Amino acid sequence: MILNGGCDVIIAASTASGKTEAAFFPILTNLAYNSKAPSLALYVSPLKALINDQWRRLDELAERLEIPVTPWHGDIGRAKKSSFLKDPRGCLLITPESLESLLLHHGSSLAVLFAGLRYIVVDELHAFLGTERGKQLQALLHRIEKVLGRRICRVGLSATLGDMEGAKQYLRPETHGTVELIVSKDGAQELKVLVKGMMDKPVPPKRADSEQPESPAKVAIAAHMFRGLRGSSNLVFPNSRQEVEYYSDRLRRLCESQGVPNEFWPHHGNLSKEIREETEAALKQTERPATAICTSTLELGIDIGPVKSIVQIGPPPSVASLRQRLGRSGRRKGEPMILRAYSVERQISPDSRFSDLLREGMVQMIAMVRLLTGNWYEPMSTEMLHGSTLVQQILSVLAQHGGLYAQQMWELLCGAGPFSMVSKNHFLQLLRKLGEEEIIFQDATGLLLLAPRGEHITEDYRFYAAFTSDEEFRIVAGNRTLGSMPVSRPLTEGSFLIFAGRRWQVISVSQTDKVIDVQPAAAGAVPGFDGASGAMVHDRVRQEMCEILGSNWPVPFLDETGQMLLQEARGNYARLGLDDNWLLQDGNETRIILWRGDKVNDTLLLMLQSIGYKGLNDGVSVLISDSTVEKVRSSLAFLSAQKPVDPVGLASSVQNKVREKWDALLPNDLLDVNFASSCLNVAGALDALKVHFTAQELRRK
DNA sequence: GACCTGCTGCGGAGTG
Repeated sequence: MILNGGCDVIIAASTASGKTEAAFFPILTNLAYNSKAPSLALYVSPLKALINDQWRRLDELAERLEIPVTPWHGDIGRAKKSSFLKDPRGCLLITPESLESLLLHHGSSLAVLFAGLRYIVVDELHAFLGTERGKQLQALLHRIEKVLGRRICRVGLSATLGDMEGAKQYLRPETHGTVELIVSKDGAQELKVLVKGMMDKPVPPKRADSEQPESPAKVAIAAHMFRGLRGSSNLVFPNSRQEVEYYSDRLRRLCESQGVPNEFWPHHGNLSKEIREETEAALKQTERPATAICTSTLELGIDIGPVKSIVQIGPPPSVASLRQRLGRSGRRKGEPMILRAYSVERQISPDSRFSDLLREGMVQMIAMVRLLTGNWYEPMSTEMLHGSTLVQQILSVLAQHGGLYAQQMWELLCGAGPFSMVSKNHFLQLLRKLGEEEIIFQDATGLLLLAPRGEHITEDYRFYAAFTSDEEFRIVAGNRTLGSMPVSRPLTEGSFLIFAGRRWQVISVSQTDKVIDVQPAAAGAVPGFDGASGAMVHDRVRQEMCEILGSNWPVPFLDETGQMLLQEARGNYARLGLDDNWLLQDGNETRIILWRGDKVNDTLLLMLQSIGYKGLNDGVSVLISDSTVEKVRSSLAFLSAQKPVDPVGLASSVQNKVREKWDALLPNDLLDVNFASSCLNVAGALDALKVHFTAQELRRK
């Protein structure tokens, strides 16, 4: 299939199971047999580290066939890049951002440069689905084919995730039905799960000073991990960089106080490359056991060798990500995958929160484990418009071609291209807006060109990435860079912090160089990092949670405390009558409990806000202030009886819709369509209301 | 109330 290069293929298999070899044996064979004409294969990866890993492996394979392999990303020197440009053949391993710059700077010679192109391999395909960066890559592949005037065989490599239809749709949008799927039959691997419930104090009263007393549950979790994980290699996922720092520091100090060598290493996106590589090396070597406390940085396919177990503290962001994390354990033949999970729950008190009464975190964890064992994963939305990336691609094709007519550009990017959701009218509005902003202009013949401001934007190296990043301070100890902190989180001279799992005091802060100098210290405080808005829970997860609470199913993978907590949550569910009631009076507020995901909850809240209510999405429930159940019920009945709300109209009532890099350049109408396409689910909200109203009527009869 | 990713061309100094 791959050998003759005739069609598009997705190869789905677990990490390090030889996906790369499965794709590259036939590709290298094809390139070797066609050695007379210069032939080329492109490999695109989301990570520089992965390109370096693959280069080491492929170069060895290809050397005997005399096929050159060229790595190309920001850390690669000029010599390798210019020798590829002189003789463009073999395998080019590249990131989407470097590919963007290649198209932008070598646009006029691209047809010559890629004349021999036969294959495009996209690694870690699932990492691109539903993101701005993924839309950018899709546009780049489309632009390459347009320049060459022929289809190139696309090969997607992915972990065995559930949503293969979404992956096919992404890889070849026009004819996704013809994409071949090769799923490895590893056989069902044994999975061992234990979820431990951990009791914490009740909700702490709000205090003027921000110093919170240490959580007894976290102290207990650290002590339990110290006993259980030492002597083997494991990955611990506590869901935030702040928690990574807390547990790394605590576990390292436990090792020191017991007089044993440290086995616990931190890993997250704000740590320097040097520190991260130290942790990766500790995991890779087999002499001494090592456990990494990490964020999703260790979720993708960087080679770290097999680990014994995965530890999850609190529910994971999604079922798909839990599956990806588990794929790191039990990689040796005959060994099971092991998940140890902790769920921190507060003691119930008179002012306990609704989510504590239902043990939301623990029940969500149980729901996600059940969905995982049922082989369900969140599907990836391919309906998002990604208007920000459309702006980037307009500027990039203008820089690549020098100038284009509006009609040509429409056909290239929208029409049957990657932004087919954008109407001609909206596209013209966008071009006008970019004209008003003096980013582009039209000459006398109607040709569109970059204006000085547009040239300035496309000449800056930050243009190549589809996503933004904050300005940051570098944190330096002596002559060693430990990592970085966002500028919006300033640290003052003399303050203490925990960073890279150790304790430091700030010696000096340089505003001009954006450097913070630190020295070792005995005290320390866990720093806050800037976070975006929280994880979006999917409809299916909330529905599973409702079923768990409303039933008496045994949950065998819970420990004793967990069983007690579950019983308590089921008791509260029954006491509140939640199998019948979906509206609850809570003081002078009303709770709406639809058992749907966050997108539906957010949409419902916006619908109520549009008719004058105030409230917030509280997770399991939507909380409406200054209202009664009767009032909210009749308003919801009104909303669902009406002609269905127009999602774009609903979006127009939202204040802050600028979320991605170039959103601020979208004209209002297009910004509304863009927001509705990625943040709203009106049909889902109306469906949820219908289900609850109908059930209620049936019960009355 | 989360996480992550990536980045050019050119001039000039230094070296063989």
